[in-house]
Amino acid sequence: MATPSTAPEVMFSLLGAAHALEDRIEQQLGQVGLSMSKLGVLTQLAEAGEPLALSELAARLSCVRSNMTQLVDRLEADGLVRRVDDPADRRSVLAAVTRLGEERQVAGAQELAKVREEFTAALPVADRVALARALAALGKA
Amino acid sequence: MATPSTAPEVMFSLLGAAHALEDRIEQQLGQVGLSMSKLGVLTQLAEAGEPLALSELAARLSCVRSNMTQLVDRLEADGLVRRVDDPADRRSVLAAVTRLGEERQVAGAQELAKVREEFTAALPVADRVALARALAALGKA
DNA sequence: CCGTTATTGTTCATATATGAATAGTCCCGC
DNA sequence: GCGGGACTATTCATATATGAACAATAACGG
Repeated sequence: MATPSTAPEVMFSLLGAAHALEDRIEQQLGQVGLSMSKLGVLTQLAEAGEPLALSELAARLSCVRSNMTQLVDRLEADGLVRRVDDPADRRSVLAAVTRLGEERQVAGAQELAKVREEFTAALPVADRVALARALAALGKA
Repeated sequence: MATPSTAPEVMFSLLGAAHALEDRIEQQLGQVGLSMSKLGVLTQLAEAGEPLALSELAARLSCVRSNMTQLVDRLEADGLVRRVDDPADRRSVLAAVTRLGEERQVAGAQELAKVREEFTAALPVADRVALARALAALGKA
């Protein structure tokens, strides 16, 4: 007989593995007072090298705008970001990373790199390649 | 030269694929008025064949008890579950699935099966096996 | 027995996310 | 130029999740 159908198990394994990985990342980022969401915003701002509109941030991070409003509220309360008027469009509000925010972004990226290294270490090269291919196949669906 | 380091991309691909899959499942379950969380509770109760304590449900679904309190609040509001006193332990509160809850659980499981079929269809057998092995390697970490 | 310890569910504060509704602003076609 | 449609951020209601604090109850050791 052929191998038994492992489809449902694999699907749930995928969800479980992702969940565990997310928990691990959140735990590591928690050590520098960040979350994945917050680091995402800071990293976008750092990469852009200039303030970005909340709409733009929401688009880049694939979330709705009302979520970005709240996320920036919290980042502003943390002193990592500042809201700035957009001189070119009075509807728009820009988020500008602060000095502290830049430092925190670097720290967060380092913590994330640690998890990346763990991930790499836990996954033999052959499996990593196979995983990449399988996820690519899924992504095209 | 060797293959470039695909580690970070793979890690984020994993998170992205899981996120997309979750969205797909939520969307499908939404058609019968359920969410993954709600279906999880109903399925545990259906499989147990008897009322379960909220603590027990939280343990089986790997979440904290305060989350289960709220989840059962919503399920009760939906008429899918009833809170019952535990005759053997006055601290404990049992969740009992209702007739409607049983029907909904069956409907939800069917919707989930559809997604499972999509998942299987999108993933060639070789990739599925490779994915299972890679996730197993990760799980042992 | 009785006091300490553990367990149980709930409440509260918080974080993250969505989607609907709203007010302000921009821009295009006429 | 202007009126209607498109876009901006915000607010609100809601869902999901965590963790701390709490009151009630159980269980156990001496």
